[in-house]
Amino acid sequence: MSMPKTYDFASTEERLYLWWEKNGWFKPECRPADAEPFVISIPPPNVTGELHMGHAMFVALEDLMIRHARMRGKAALWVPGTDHAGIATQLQVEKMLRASGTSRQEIGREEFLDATWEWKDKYGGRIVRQLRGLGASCDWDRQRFTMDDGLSEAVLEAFVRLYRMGLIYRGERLVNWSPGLQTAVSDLEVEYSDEEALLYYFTYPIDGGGGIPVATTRPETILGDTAVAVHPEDERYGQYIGRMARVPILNREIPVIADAYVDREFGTGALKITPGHDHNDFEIGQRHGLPLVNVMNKDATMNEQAGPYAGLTREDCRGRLWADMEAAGLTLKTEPYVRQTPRSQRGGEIIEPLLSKQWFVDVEPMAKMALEAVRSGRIRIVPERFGKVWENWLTQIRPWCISRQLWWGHRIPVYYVNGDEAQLVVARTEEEAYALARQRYGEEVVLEQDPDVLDTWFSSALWPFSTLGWPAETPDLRRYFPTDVLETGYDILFFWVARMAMTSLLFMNDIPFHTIYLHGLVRDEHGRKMSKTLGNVVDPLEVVAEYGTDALRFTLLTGGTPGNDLNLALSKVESNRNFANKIWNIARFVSRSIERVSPADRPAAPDYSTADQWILARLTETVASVNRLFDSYLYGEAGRQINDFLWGDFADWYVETAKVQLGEGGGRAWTTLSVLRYVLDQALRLLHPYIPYVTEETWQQLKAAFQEAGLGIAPNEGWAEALIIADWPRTTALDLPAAADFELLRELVRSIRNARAESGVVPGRKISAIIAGPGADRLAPMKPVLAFLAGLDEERLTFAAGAAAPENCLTLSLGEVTGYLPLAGMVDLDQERERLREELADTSAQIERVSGLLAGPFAQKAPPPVVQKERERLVRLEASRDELAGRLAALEA
RNA sequence: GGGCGCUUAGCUCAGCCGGUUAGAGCACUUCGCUUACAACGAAGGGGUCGGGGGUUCGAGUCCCUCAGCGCCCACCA
Repeated sequence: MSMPKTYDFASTEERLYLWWEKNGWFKPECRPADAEPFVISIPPPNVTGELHMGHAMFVALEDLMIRHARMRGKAALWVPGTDHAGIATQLQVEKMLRASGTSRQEIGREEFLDATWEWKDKYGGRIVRQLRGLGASCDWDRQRFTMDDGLSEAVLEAFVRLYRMGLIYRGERLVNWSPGLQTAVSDLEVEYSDEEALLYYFTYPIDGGGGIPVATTRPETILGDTAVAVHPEDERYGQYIGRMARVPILNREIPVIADAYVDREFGTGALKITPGHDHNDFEIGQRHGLPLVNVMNKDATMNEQAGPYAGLTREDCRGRLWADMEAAGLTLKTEPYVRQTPRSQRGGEIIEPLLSKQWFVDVEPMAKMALEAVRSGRIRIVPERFGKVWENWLTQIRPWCISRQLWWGHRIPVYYVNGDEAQLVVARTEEEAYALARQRYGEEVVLEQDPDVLDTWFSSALWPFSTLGWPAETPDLRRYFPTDVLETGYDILFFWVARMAMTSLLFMNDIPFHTIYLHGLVRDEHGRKMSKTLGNVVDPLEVVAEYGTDALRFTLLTGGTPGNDLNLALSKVESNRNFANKIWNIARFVSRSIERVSPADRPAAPDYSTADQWILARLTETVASVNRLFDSYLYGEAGRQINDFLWGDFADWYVETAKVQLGEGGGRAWTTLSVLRYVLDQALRLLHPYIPYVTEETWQQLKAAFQEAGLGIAPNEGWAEALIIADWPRTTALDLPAAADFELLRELVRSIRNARAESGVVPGRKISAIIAGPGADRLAPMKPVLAFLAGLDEERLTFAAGAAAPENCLTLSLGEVTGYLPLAGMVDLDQERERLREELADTSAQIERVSGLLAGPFAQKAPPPVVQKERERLVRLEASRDELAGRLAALEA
């Protein structure tokens, strides 16, 4: 059994993944039937999407949670799946059709859907393979797709129920229309960007003389104006209220109305009202009973209502109309203006508020429940501050437009009777629809299903329960619902998370998860959003290929804090790749050390050295701290602490010390090896949820090596079959009285190393030392360790509490102990005096500070342990000062 | 117009319940291939924790305020 010098993730990852999966460890059934479940529903990626850092982030976090729960003995279930992503997928397929010289309109609905399913089958597996590559321990047998049979049934069920509850209705409303996609989109799918534009000023002529100046950013909407509004108390225009104005060019007659919505301070203080093309104007129009005039077609060209401008694009119309108005002497001026331009989240084209007939969900009753769930603490949001965002959005929520004029998606289960849209039935299936229709409208009915499909988010809103079988009462639904944690990026809190909470509370009468954990966006090294145009996109697959999955995962998990964006630096990924290698090499050392111990060395009772006690105590502290941090979802900090422990304490100090202890042979060596094994084993367990591959591989190597050796060194529980299902560490109460002495040793070693370096002692040269002071006796048992770590000559290393300083030595004063280093011929006495003076000054300053502290109110008001710590510090400082002063006096004499 | 976040070493970030002259990685300087690891080790330099005020025995950590940067929500033409 030999481990190569460098950890080779490339030959490890896939092998382990397949092995874990083959053994059923990704399934909750690998735990006893009475085990407590722990469930996460995956945020389903777009079925034909490509892996990006956001995916890597959620996989890292959710897999961490799942693996942790699994190791704690829970029936951990991570339900995987993909989303049909209506608009995104349809766009991709349409693009493909265009490339092959056809279009969806040309091939028709049925053939288009066939093509899309084909596309899905062809590319749908890719994202899943990529998720697997990141180590996601999902139960792939339970994988779902938003358009598979079961989930489609759930969608129908949900729609029908909502409709029958009166929460779904159809209405002609001003919706956000995407002219290129030719579909409505929801409010959430519109993004506003500040863009340079012009504000056009012109005069509305009033019948009977005079005029009202108004301003607009979109002159083409003038053609749809149905009123001019002024503030009721505006003296400038009061005379015109109730009179008639004339729409430029069209000469249509419209009223001048008064509405307090108008801001007298802004622009001209008067407002043109276009209820058919502006959301605010729509509301004003409703208040005043104004007619709606729609001047545009679905493709955002002007329609017959635009008179002479019919057929023009909205942009062309704007130019032509303005030119005509200028010619007619109606214009006043234009000025530069920054406009909040509504753009489609998908295509980026300008969204047109357009009058159209759509289906809506009245989400208010559900929103109330979702609000209450968070307010009452039934659902907890991490980080907490997002609770406020939740509150704001849900309290001012508006109806959700759920119909999309697309083909790829769940078709709306509404059937119109005999071509009359006023007569309709809503049913789960066509048969059911016919039955209903016949009942209501007679035997001779012909039904036609609504051509529209549902918003993609409608199906994902049901995800936590639809994936478990709902509406069927399946065993999975009973056992695994509600799920536990919903982990995702804060950017889809409204799109997805809030809607899941709403539908679950309505249909399941329960919360869908008790905790919402939100992570931030992954940005580039300098905090810029990753974008193709900027060319700063970091591809997770490339990172994984170069540094390994573990390195990327650990970077994402420890590089930031919950809910905050993370700037990804490759230099960090590289150091974390090195961390994996460090782990590997520690294990390599421990494995190799086995041959230095024989079963006969086993002591009757364990006798832990100071170093053993120290590392065991540090392990206990680390485990306790990690568990506490995990309880608060502070995975980043926990990961950093494990890293510090393993590298900074275990590798840098204990492993080095172990080299000496192993050399002593006998029971000492045996115990040392058992401590090495135990601590490494526990650390690997703590790290497994973060970096599953290197930990499992290392653990298996260790296990094999120890089993082969038959040393009788093993944890009480024995070895589990695999780390992935091994027990999560628990804190143990051990009596470790000497643990603190090792800290003293570390201090002394560091101090000696420093002195050596500053005096230019060549590394290989062993020097002599005298260790004095009250702590000397406690360090004496560690003589060989001290000698090894500090490069001392063991023959010329002595411990004596009252030892006097020899001639020509350096003095290292630590308070409890003092080290004298007689560096024959190398001590520059002037330099040493200077150094001692500096240290003395520094020490005295500290004494002044601490004694001042202890003399003040601090001693009474601070908690006793804190005061005690300062008292002890003062004692050490004073001892140090006396020592330094003494030495200085001696040298100055 | 509301709300939120960030501002700590040259860079990227930690610092969780306030505890006493601030930590990591990278970069930098010096030294070392010592039989786990040069994807490493040892030593070192580097920060008035954005500004101001307050609470407290004690503040990077809590409160107020100002500034800069970023994000979200919102109906100012």
